[in-house]
Amino acid sequence: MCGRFNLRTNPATLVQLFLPQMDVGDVPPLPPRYNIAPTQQILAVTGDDAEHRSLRFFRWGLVPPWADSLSIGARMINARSETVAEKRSFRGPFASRRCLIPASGYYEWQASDNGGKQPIHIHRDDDGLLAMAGLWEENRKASADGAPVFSCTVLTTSANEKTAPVHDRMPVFLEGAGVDAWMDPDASSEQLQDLCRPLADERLECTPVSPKVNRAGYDDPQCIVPIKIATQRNLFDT
DNA sequence: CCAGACGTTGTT
DNA sequence: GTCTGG
DNA sequence: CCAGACGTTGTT
DNA sequence: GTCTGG
Repeated sequence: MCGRFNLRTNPATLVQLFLPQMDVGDVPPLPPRYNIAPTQQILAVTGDDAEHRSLRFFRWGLVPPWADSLSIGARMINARSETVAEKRSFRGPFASRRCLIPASGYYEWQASDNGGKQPIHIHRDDDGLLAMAGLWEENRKASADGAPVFSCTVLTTSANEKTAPVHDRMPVFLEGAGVDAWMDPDASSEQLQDLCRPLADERLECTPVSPKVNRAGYDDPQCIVPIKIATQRNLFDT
């Protein structure tokens, strides 16, 4: 799944990959984020085609139009791609409110024998920018001040060979022609479903990182620094 | 008809 | 809002 | 996803 | 244990 991620890029890269018609100067500065958590405002790319894209903030955790509390969104941070066309809260957004959520990497917590959890940073082998498949929604009942709330969710699919040892689910990542295909308003449900496959095995690397990343408020470069793991074996060997 | 859910993950 | 369960 | 709270009354 | 907040 995807319950925490990072975004370490600059406006030029973002524009080059996902917003070709946008002037780099019109993109706000992008301070690097190392620990992005649910309920926070996250950047997403919307717009039907490459000529009409925009970059907007959404609350992470989809809040359906009927919800009268933002807390509903905390349990809607992901949507299973296999069932997204049928689920009541997701099928509307799936049909007409798809988006791209840029990410440089995401985190999984690998369960260990002793009951502990080791955080793993999963990122491209070249550390390049990724695009997660997302859906967005608008709600006019949930905010305290009555202002409309725009929120989003990240689609998931089965893990690939690289990530399966860590966790059995992963975000849907779009690449190449899949990016425009995902954003095409005329795409059929079947075509969209076809895009929701695990990323090619060779693209991703899994790197153990410090449990400092556990704390959502710890937004620091330390979150992605690789660490050595003291395994059962090397504890006895040394 | 009305009431109640509407979601995913991991764990038991 | 819309669907499922009773 | 993980961390941290989880409650009310009366008094200051 | 379960929910809320980040």
